[in-house]
Amino acid sequence: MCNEFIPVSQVIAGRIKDMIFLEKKYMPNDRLPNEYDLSAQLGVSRTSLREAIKILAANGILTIKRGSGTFVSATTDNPNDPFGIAYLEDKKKLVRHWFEFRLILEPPNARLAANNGTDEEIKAISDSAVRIAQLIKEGRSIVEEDQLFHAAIATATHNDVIKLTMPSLEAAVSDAITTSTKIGTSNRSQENVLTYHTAIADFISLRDGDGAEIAMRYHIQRGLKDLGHC
Amino acid sequence: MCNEFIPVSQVIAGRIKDMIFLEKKYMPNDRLPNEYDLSAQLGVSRTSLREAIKILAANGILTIKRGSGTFVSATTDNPNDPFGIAYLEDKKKLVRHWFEFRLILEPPNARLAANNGTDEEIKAISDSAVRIAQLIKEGRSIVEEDQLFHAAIATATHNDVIKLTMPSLEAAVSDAITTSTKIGTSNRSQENVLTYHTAIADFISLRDGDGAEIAMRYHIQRGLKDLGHC
DNA sequence: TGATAAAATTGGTCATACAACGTTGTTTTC
DNA sequence: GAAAACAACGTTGTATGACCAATTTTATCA
Repeated sequence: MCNEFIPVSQVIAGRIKDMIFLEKKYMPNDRLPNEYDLSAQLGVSRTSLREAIKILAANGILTIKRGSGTFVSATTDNPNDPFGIAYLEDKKKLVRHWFEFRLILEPPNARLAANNGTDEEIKAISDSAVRIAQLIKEGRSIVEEDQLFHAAIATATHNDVIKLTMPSLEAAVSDAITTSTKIGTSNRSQENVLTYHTAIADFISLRDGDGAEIAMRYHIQRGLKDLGHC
Repeated sequence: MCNEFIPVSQVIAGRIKDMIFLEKKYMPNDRLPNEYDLSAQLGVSRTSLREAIKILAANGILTIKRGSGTFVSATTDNPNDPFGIAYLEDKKKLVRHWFEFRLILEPPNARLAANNGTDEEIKAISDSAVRIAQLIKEGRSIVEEDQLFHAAIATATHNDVIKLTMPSLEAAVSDAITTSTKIGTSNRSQENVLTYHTAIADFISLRDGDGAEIAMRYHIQRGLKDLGHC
């Protein structure tokens, strides 16, 4: 059955979205017709049109300026791709940038984890390091567990922004990572992970912020080298 | 001056969001009062309330069922809030974490900008610093231009992950920033911005990575301190 | 020519009425 | 007595008209 009911406001929101992204009738920074004209043109009441506009404004597609008009936003960001990474073509470059970004952020993270983490959270980090060692011994993939290892550190920082950012970013870049590291799952990087993960986990367990920061820096620098881009 | 106009629909949307995530007055899957009662309770017209509801529904926070009622969404997956920050209770804590995060990331950013930025990009940074000084002189809000300043630096790093992360994160946290603290209204933080922005821009223009990094560190540390005074 | 004021334009809010849909309770029917 | 059909009620959806507030444009005057 096609019993699905779709409110006019939602239909109109879709129509306007199509006019912007499909028909390209209105380009970024263009001004839409005023609400009276546009509602008449679309054959709906001004009330319904306004609700549609509110929906699109909430999605960042439209920008409302009182007394001036309603405009197509300059930055048309996709809700499903908050970082806009889908539009980046050079994936190898993206992965390099991703490691550079982590090289800045993760060593201080390790220090924060050593300083702020609870005993439980730090135990989770150590456990993850042990599991990774086991996976390497079995010759299995460590990609998932490696992400969990770094996520556990992010949690132990007790900083909500870090905790929420890293996994989200990782998910956004994961496509680029997997496609570009298909070649590079060499023994060397396995060795890198095995060595430094245990070292990082130990330093954090000992509450040694300096050691954890340095170990993490070397770990990521090593990962950057293994990519073969440097 | 606080000449900024905020539509009632937007204010009401914030109020309802607070009732859900802060006061926990309505839990997931709970039904809100009907539009007549709720609009009377909030002291606004039903039209404005409906527009607020449309905004929240577009953000995935509310689910509307015609003939039945309006409910708090069960799904924890908010398309418009990829970081799930809306669920954090303590907004002040979030802002502090946001500054701590920037304290880690932005000083190296300033260094990268000094090293990698093109002359054009660096000129954009200087221009933004000049515009901010002008805005302060005129007593106007610098929030937008301040974001542009930091975005210009992120662009000059020539690191796509940084460039795409910072504005997106800033947008996600902006609600917490604006609601919990009035950044940019106190004279002390204005002074802070005026002093350090020009210093940072100058260091970057001189290609002095060390200076830029240190100036940025002091700038953000100062911002962190100013949070306690507002 | 430039500044000032009036007018037009445009989004914001409100009040009211009715329509469409879902739920719930009642009645009818077997 | 149980199931189906019906009716009443509550809720969201849509429409209309009026007026308010901010902005831009135009007209006016010195």
